[in-house]
Amino acid sequence: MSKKPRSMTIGVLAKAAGMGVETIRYYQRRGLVEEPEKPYGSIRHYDEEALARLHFIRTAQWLGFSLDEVGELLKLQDGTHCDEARVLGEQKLAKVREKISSLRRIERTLEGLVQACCTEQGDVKCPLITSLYKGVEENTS
Amino acid sequence: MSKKPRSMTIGVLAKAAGMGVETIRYYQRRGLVEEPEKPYGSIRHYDEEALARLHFIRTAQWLGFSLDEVGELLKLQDGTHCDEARVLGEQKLAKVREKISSLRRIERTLEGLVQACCTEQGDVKCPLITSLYKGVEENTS
DNA sequence: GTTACTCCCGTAGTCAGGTACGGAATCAAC
DNA sequence: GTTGATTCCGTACCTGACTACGGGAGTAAC
Repeated sequence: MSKKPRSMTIGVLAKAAGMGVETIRYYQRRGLVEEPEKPYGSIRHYDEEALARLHFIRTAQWLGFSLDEVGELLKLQDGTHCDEARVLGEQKLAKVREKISSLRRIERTLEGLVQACCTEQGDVKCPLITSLYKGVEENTS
Repeated sequence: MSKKPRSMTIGVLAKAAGMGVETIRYYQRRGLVEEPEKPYGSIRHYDEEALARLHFIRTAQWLGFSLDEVGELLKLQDGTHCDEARVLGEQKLAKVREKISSLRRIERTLEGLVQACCTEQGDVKCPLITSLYKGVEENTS
């Protein structure tokens, strides 16, 4: 076990995880990370395990999981529910792909509008603005 | 002028624009659409112009503009500031492209994790979960 | 002429994911 | 042994885009 459980205060932990102290407390309130026991008349101490958990949360968030979903993932922590984890991953992947194709549609539209603005032929009206007024494609959001 | 300024109540306008009455009032409070004069002891009436404005807002929003930005665009309404409109469009386009490439990175990562879960070889641990713990790529968000 | 729906208007609440504040306790340095 | 930074804890505030509520006034249908 190369795990050195050197104990950190919450401030040190926060710095190590690259987030604010308040954020960690917020995660504690949400039940995402546990609050260690507080020694009588002293201060709480955190170990590498806590840090790993914060990394977990940040990574999962980066992948698009909400904090509620991160909570679901954390329930599968022991690693024996691979199927369930895979399903959650697949669902998120599907959402990400939806989002991408929606954004691509937006990209094409915006591209067209900007183009029209560039090739303006001494028109009275700005094509971008008038297109917004006339409506432009508003399909599956 | 094929514009029939048939007057609508706010409820009819809302239905025509596919949004709630409260949303329109909210836009009024934000200064995005103007509130017509109220005839003494009567009710406000809205015309096609108001409807066009709501379409404008919805379309711009769909393209990724925030309501504040929609406000900026609306200032360019007379269509004589094509350059400024184009710049706003280009900036938004850049943001959309950033977002797309960020999501593509996420897509690839998630794909890999789900794959790993599928080809699990009787492992003890779920690769998706353990990858989240170990951190996975967390680069340019 | 009464019932039932809208309108009007101001204020307040919602969601997510934090961030800030304030006052008491504790810790680290000199 | 005092100063100055942290921790602790609860509660309140923030952004963005709405959404809901309440009570009085106006309107429409029968």
